[in-house]
Amino acid sequence: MHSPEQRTTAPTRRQAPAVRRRMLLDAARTVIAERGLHATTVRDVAAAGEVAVGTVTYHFSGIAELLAGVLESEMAAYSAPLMAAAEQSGTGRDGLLGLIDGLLADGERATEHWKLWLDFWALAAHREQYAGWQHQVYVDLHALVARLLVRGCADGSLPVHDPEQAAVEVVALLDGLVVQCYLPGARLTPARGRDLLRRHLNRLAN
Amino acid sequence: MHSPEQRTTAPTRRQAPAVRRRMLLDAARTVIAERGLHATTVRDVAAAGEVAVGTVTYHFSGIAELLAGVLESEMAAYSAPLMAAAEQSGTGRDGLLGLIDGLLADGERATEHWKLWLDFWALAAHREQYAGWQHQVYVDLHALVARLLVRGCADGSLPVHDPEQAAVEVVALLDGLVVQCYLPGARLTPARGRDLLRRHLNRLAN
Amino acid sequence: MHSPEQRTTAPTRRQAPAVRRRMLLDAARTVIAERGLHATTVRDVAAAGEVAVGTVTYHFSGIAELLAGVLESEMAAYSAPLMAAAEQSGTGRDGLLGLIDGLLADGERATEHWKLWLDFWALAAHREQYAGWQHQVYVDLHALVARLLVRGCADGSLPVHDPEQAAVEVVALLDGLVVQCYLPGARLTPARGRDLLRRHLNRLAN
Amino acid sequence: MHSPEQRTTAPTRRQAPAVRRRMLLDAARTVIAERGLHATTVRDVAAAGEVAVGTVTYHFSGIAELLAGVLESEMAAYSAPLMAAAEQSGTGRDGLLGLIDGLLADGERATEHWKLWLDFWALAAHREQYAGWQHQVYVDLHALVARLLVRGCADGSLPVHDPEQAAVEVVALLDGLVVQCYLPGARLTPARGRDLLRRHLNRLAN
DNA sequence: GATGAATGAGACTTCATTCAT
DNA sequence: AATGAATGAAGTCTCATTCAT
Repeated sequence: MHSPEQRTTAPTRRQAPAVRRRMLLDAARTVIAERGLHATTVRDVAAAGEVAVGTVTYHFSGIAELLAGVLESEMAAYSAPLMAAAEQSGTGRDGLLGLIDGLLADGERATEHWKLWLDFWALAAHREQYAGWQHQVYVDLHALVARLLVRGCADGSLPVHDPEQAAVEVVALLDGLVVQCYLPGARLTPARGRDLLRRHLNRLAN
Repeated sequence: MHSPEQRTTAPTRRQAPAVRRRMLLDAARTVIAERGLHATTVRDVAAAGEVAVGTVTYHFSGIAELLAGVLESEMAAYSAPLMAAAEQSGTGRDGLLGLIDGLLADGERATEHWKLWLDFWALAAHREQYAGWQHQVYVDLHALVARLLVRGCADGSLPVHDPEQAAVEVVALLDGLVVQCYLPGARLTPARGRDLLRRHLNRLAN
Repeated sequence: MHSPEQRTTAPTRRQAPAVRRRMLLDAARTVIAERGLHATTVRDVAAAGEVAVGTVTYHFSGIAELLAGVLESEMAAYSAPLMAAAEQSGTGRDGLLGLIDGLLADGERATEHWKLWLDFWALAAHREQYAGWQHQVYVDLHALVARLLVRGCADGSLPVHDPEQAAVEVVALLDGLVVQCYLPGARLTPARGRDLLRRHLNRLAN
Repeated sequence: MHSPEQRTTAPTRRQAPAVRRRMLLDAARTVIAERGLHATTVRDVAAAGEVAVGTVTYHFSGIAELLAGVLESEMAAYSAPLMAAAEQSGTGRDGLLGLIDGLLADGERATEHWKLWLDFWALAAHREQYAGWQHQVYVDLHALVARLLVRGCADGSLPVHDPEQAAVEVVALLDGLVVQCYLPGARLTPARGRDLLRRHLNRLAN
């Protein structure tokens, strides 16, 4: 016997909009990480968040806003703290190593993050609106790495020859290692990835 | 027991199935590169191929087979020749340089290839069936690069310390540079990417 | 990632799922009786039920569930009460006569029922899943008739020689008369059918 | 790898239209008996007949003519000879017994026949065009049985009271037994069915 | 006579969105 | 704030039919 709605319970406890939004973003994040951006439906999110569909569309203007919100909050929650910490590190080398350790972390959290990011990459490749935003993220990361390298030169912790070019390489290697560490059929552990990146840094700082 | 029907437009010139399949795969490739894998519909492909919707489903069992066919044929058309050429090169160094030049080529063709590949990445991250296939492609590429490095050691053209580890790095750098060279908001020209990779090779072969 | 959309007509009055399901099952029953099981489409049912197509698929997982639901509810509404009444009748003879009168009733209702049943027969002849169910209905009917005959022997109202065999005959005659009473080009009125069956019973109880 | 057509062989041996039609009707009969009237497609028939789809529509104006042709030829091949033989039998009783034995025969052939017939019943219940034809078949059968009974009265082999009414009963019982002998979940062997019908005849001729 | 690629109407199904409750 | 029944556009797929070869 088919039943239109799974939930037959009374309305969920009333929440302040900000709270409910946060809850739904988290629910959506889980669904996206599992099923992918394109396979995520409003109903999936509602089910994961244990609310009715109407509640999702009440708090978000549409699915686009919801998905974008997930991406935005993911960046804020994952990358931003790491970047802030790197910025405030003692030496350029410490900052860079911390950044690497944070980005290539162990655990499910990191895997989900990078799957999300991958979906976003693919989306940005075809949608103007996301491309600009993604570009900005890259520019920021690159600038940070370059800054850390310059600092590493200055404080002697990472005496590289050409910080600007080294930054390009570091970021590229980082992206490439993400693919090999977190995507299905991964051939590298994050630990191995961090190690490789550290060696690369040492090689740069001959 | 279906209702009859009448033709309203003249059918397109008849083609052998193999030919029509090829034409439709090309049409689909164009659509995917432009709109993305998930935004590609049977109708889009039919329009791009200048045939009726029914013609697409006549030649392909469904949209899944069509999309998989595009991926498959893209690999065969883009990567396979490059890999074969690398395999038959004079020295390990030549093979690797040729591979790099081919993969990080200039032109729209390369951009479309990598956009396709990126969509495929994202798909594989969530779909078991594609993940295995993608894994194989990676294993093959890695094995080839490793083989070329070993050969480069043997013939003295690329005397690296640890070919296996170097292969991991080269592939990672390659992937990371692809992101920066071909994806929207590209910050690197392919020429710059090739140059960086060549320098990296030289650095490995100290 | 789907495109938005706008409503063009006002939605039908909201109904509880159980109510709407019932309404749609009734609508579907009408359509099937008229056009046949195989010629019944979701659109037809939606139109008959005065709702949008989406409403049908909202309440039923698909057309298969809808059609099966019609059959199920038809059995529950038509046969079940008759069989229950027969079971509780005073004598075996009364029970059997009541069953006959109910099954070979006058009126459009009975005609629709048997047309539905005929479609179901034909379906069951080719589909495993329905065959088992139909078999059960037959086993139940046969068991009931046999029980009534045994009771008729015991209470003297229907002294038949071999109740088990007589049951087979009664059920067969019933089916055969249904064909002649209700199917197109009917050569018998239900009244005539009932009469024939009653005579047969009398002959059995010589 | 999907292939539009299974057959890749050279064209089938050229056949005279009448021959090819016959071959295709037989092929269609097999398919219908297996899958059912509504689930039978032109492609199925073409495959079963080992010809291309175009060949089917070349010899038949459409699927409707094909299906009708199967029904028609089935009647001619199955019922007609039995009815003719009954007509020419020595006594009324012999004719009727022969008819019963022929219609409730053992073997796959009879099962297929009655499944076909059942599909036809169901179709006729909803389509005017088939209803008339089916009616005729019934009228013919009834007339034959009545004639045999009258003959049986005259020659003393089957002294029934009311031949006309007895004919109705015999035909009804025949139909009802078909259901129980040949349809899925059959509860009776054809032998048992014949036996029951013979007993009924004896009972009529008290 | 035989073929089979091409066609497009129409069926089923999914799903973002609306809005009365 | 929360609900969920209702909607219909749009997608995939099936299949009888046509007709150039």
